[in-house]
Amino acid sequence: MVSVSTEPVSDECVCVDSHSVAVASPISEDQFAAMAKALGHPMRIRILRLLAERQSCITGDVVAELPLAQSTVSEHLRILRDAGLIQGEIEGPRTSYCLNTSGLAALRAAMASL
Amino acid sequence: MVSVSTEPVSDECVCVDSHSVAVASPISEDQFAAMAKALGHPMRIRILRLLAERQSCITGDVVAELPLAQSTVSEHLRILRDAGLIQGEIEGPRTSYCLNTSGLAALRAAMASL
DNA sequence: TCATCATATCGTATTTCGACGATCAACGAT
DNA sequence: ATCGTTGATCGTCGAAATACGATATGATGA
Repeated sequence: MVSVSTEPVSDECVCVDSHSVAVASPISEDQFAAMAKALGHPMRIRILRLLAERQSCITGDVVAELPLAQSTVSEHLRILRDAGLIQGEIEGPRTSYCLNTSGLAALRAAMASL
Repeated sequence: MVSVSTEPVSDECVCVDSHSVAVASPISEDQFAAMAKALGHPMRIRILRLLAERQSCITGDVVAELPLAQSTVSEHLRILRDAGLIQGEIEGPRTSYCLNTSGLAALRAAMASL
């Protein structure tokens, strides 16, 4: 259980970068490793950069940009989503993906603690 | 080609954290992925934290801290070194490892660009 | 309703990872 | 010169990752 105190948050890491201002909740070593692992593939880096350039993409947009089969791209998107690096939202017959800014902030905060 | 102007660097990412101030040289997507992949294992995270706490460790110190065989730890250290996240220096019969601050800075810079 | 489009999932083959014990190489001390 | 210590490398095994085509799902439109 995580208790939520009524005091103002004073000891938490506040990350201020060019993209967002976020309070990153600390993550465990295993979560940190899982996120880094998800990041550890060139095609998944490209997917993240693509989502950073455009605000959001549907699966087909990502497939069109990468030299991979549709099923492979779908799997990479699942891995990124499971790791908390992106978010997927079903929009009718499509799925729209965008960066998960809080997940990315948590990862950056963990990186900074090394 | 990246032209190096004579103006003061104004568009480069300068990372200021509690550990260091560094201008990170940009890395390729493949290098980024390789570094993240190396980071993507809980035991390797623990090794990095260990090296962050102490200034440096010899292989045996790391072996003593982890529930792994000596050969396995040596392999993890090799992976981290190949990825540019740590540095190893041979000191007589031992090898002393420490964090590679420029590699870590480059990784943080790449993370920030997402 | 039926066909179509967009995605996710399944089954599978290949490759890579992670772990171990055993061995090899290098250095220091006796 | 030989021995013990330290750590890297080799060989091997099972597990996991990566890729693909084929198929299932589910919403939209004719």
